[in-house]
Amino acid sequence: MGRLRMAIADDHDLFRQGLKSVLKDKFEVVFDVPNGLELIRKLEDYNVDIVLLDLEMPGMDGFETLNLLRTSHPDVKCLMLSYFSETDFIVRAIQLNARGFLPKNATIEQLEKAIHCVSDNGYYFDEALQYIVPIQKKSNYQFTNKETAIIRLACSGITNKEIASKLGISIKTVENHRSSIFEKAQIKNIAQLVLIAIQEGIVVI
Amino acid sequence: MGRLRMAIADDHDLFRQGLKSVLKDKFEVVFDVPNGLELIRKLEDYNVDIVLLDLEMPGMDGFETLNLLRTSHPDVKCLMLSYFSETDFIVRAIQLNARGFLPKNATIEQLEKAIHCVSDNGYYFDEALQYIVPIQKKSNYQFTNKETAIIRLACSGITNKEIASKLGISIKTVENHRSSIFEKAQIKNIAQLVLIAIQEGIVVI
DNA sequence: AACAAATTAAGGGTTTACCCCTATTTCAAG
DNA sequence: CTTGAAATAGGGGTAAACCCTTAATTTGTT
Repeated sequence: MGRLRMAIADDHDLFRQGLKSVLKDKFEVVFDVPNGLELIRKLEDYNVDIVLLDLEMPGMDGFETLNLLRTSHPDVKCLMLSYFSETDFIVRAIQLNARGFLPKNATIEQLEKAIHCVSDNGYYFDEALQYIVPIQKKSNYQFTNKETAIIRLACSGITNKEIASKLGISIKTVENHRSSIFEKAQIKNIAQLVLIAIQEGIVVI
Repeated sequence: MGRLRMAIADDHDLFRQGLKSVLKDKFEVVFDVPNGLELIRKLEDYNVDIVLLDLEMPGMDGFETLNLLRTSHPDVKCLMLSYFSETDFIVRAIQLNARGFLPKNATIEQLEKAIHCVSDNGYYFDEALQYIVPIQKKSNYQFTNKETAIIRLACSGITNKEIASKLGISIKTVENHRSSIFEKAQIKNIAQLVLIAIQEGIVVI
């Protein structure tokens, strides 16, 4: 198999160049860019396997970039780099489909390990965070597929009528599903549903 | 322009009195209180620009106080003081709309600098954290204080009737505010409002 | 003092959300 | 082959949300 094709997105020139020279022996660094916009633009022209993506960037930060990449290049695996290891950050990155998270004070060995983990279609997160990932998966509520679909649509702010037309079912059916949803989640209205859907990772913002 | 109007909330009498005497030459210390409850009560009667808020207080701590202030007095700028500089603390404080964070072993010069930074509608955080703050990007919408309060309550899932009763105003007034909110945000219903409120950092989950 | 913005409130209207209920079909698991 | 969950749909109702208009009062700023 050929060498892994990498891209680097980081606003700090020194760090980016250093990273590039460290990696160039073992991987093929296809390109490096100082921000998320450039990254997305270059991904149109170049094929890469893994992106090393800085979380803290001016303008469009790592989160925004991740979010856009989910739709524009869902096959590209993102390994996030950050000065901080705040749980919040990491959870958010996971929600946005990051494949790994590495603090910037990590060693070269850790970085290489992380890259290989991610490459094998897997994930790489800090040991201390291993237990977070399953938490994200198992929801506190067992919603059916239809219910989940309706939750997503309802949380986008469209009416039951529009949901019904979009799914090709009756308004009454939508209302029934929603009743089940509310009962399962023990809530009473859409505002609360949006909050829960976000917490459960059903809806990502 | 007149002198900055300050308030101090700290449970340690000595520290509070010392702070007051240090500040009284350059700022107008409107009042000082030993806890968060007293702070909120006094803010009903007095107008202040900046509150120096201790994080570690018995009963209602700085975080809780911050959270309540977001709804009751969102215009009051809070400069947090703490014995500890844990990143967790600072990030949480930022999420709760604190305008600055200062360890209690800071110098008078640093405090004055922090107060002036905060006063100029800005923020003051440790150098290491400067670049985190932009993540809390300033709101894309100019909501008034009342509007912000109503957004928070509406997003918690309570009805307009309940909001009205909680704020001691008419349902019609609440509806009017909501109309203005929807117009400003160019949205049509509560589901979208919850999403925007979270994105804008008005609501924290 | 004059003006703009914010806050307050109400009247009167339509639409949607939300909550009961019953009932059929489908489909997978025991 | 039966049992139960899921998905479908409707009837009928109340409460709430949402939208429009007008208007007085308060508040802050030139």
